[in-house]
Amino acid sequence: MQPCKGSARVQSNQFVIYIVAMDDQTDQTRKPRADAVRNRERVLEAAKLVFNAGGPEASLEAVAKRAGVGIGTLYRHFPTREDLFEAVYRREVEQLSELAEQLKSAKDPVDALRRWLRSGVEFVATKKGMVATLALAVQSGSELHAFSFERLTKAIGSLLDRAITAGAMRADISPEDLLRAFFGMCYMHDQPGWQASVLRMLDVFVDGLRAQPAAKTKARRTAPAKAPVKRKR
Amino acid sequence: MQPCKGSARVQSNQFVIYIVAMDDQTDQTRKPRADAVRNRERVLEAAKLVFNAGGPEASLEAVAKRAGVGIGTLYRHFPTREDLFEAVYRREVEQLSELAEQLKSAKDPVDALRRWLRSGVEFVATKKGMVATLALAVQSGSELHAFSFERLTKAIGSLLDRAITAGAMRADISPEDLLRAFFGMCYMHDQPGWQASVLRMLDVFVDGLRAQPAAKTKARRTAPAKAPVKRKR
DNA sequence: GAAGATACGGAGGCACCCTCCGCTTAACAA
DNA sequence: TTGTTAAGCGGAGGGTGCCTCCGTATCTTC
Repeated sequence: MQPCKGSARVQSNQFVIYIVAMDDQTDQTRKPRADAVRNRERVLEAAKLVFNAGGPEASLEAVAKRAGVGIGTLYRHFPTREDLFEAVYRREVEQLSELAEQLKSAKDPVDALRRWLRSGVEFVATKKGMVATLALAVQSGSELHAFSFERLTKAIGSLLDRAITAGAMRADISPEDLLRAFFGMCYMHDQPGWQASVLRMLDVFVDGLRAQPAAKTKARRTAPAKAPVKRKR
Repeated sequence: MQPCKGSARVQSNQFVIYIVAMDDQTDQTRKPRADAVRNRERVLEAAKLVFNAGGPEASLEAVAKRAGVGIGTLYRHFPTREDLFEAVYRREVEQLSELAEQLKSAKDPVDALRRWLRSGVEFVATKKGMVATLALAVQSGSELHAFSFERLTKAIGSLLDRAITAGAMRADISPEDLLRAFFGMCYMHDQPGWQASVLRMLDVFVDGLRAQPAAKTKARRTAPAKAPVKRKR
């Protein structure tokens, strides 16, 4: 919303403001314009429709048109495509986050993780634009798009930690790693059978995450480096 | 190159019989123009540079400019961006394919698969545009871009089959599944530590692929559904 | 009701995609 | 060599999308 772009917002405090400058006073008290609030909501609504249907590449001008606002208005409220994604899918990210919270009470911690991942697949299946949020959370690094990244990392991290402390899962995988792998698998949606394929692959993956029973730990985890990899090329 | 596109061309001639015969004859013998051959090569060379550096999104007009040809010439030789990718990375795909062949003589079939996947990561790391080839092979379905898809599927399939028949790997995963998962993981490159992350995840994944020792086989592998061979396509 | 802050919209500049077509040029035959 | 002609060339041009900028309209406040 950013009602007052300048002024590093000192927050509702009359005294300091008065002292510092007149300018701040108006910034503090003036409430956001009604049309601005309305338009922002319209754009969000339109973006949800357009992104869910058309995926992350959808035209922003189409969004603006659908919302019945000018392209300039869209850009004022959401300066980048990413901002818009984050706003549109914030709720979904929160839902995933809450789901992780709930799953922490499940008996089997490994299965809890698996179920969380499966839910993630469903989200992506329903909302084609969701994958862009994942992409941004994962690809843009933690600084930008902090919200989604943090929430998702935390969600996956809590499930991971629980499984690790229970001794059910190997300890050398970070939540970020897992998030990236998950996102990567979801990314190749769009072919016919993608959903089933991803679910199969996730099962394989979760199986791989289980703590090795030491019986068949053969050559793995002896050397974290990559000794036997390349060969000439 | 398509040297004789038409040939339904009735044109210039007096007898019907003449048409067919003459037509075929000239089509057969006329050799491709030297400038066409030269330009095609130039475009390929430029595309390799541009794609390796700029990734799959790079501008085709930049490629044309770098090659010193008009944009029309580029499009004539490679009607779609995908065609260009395939031509540029054909050799790389072949190399990966051959590597799979070599790895079939390794002792441990599971490890062979792992090594192949790791080599794939290296290819992607070196050539940023390579990921586009993977994307096309995986995403566009088997009909188009048949070359890369077939080669890669075959390569991964042969390694997979060997491991499965050796009883070292679960049998309910298809080469296509695996290829997609692999590509997906590679797709999220571009952050700092992506390569290490992907290698870790691939290890996890391959571990998950190992045949379950029946001790902890919980709900998995209820329906193998597909013979150990590749099936379909 | 007036003033001033705030938001609106869309024109316009840029980049890229891809097609189309008049001109050029290489291959071949005579 | 020269003429013929298909094949190839290049780039203008039309389309789409991104994003910015600024004159105008509207809202809030007094």
